[in-house]
Amino acid sequence: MEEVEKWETQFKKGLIEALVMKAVIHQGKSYGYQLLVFLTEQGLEITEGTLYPLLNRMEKNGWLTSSWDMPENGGHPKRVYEPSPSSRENLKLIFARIDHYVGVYNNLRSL
Amino acid sequence: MEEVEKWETQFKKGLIEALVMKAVIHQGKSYGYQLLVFLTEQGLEITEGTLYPLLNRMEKNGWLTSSWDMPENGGHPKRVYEPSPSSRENLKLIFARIDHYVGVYNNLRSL
DNA sequence: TATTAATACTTTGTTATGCAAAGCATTCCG
DNA sequence: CGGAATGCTTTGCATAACAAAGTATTAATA
Repeated sequence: MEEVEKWETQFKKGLIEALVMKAVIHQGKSYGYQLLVFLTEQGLEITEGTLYPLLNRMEKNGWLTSSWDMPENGGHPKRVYEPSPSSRENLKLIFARIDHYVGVYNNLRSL
Repeated sequence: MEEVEKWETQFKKGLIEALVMKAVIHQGKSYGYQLLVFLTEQGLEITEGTLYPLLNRMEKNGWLTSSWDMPENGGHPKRVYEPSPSSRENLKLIFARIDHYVGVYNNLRSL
């Protein structure tokens, strides 16, 4: 099963994943806590227990790459994520699918 | 945990549930196969293995009531579903939450 | 200087979903 | 007759959201 198909199978439990991916692309290099704050500001309620395991999965699945950022002048080590080369193209496909579902939703809603 | 809250927890894997609920309300008395055809026409790809267990769960959780329709002049017995008294009000709340998520999505999408 | 809040990440266990796959039974149509 | 369409059920798999608890460090504040 191909990546995007696999994603779509899980979409109904995976809206969040697309939003996180977009946030990383938007913000460039990002780390977990920063994304947590950003996404919360955007109105998405998301907890640590959801986000951190999700970021790990997304790296495992090839959506993100990560490295450790060790600040020299003090500060907490941060795990920094970046979008993988293929992720931008994949996100476009995924957004098209979400748009499809939103379209179905709007049609049904207005019946 | 209250019904709508519980729903919202599961929303990201539960968009379909709201669409099915709306379909039943829209069509009045409905049975599984009919809903399957209707929702497919509306652009929602949904399979038997998803819909039938879902309808059972929705009845168990108080969203729907069901009865068996035994056609007199031949025909297959059909399990007929109807919206429960509280379901219309609940669906309004749920649609409000979906609209919220769609809003977050649209905001992020356009960044 | 204690103490608290904020920053930053991990792991475990619970509950639940979407769906492939297989099965069973009836009716309609060529 | 035989296959397609109608109509519902059940099992098993992969996976997600999140509560809860834990671990550390740094900044603020009393």
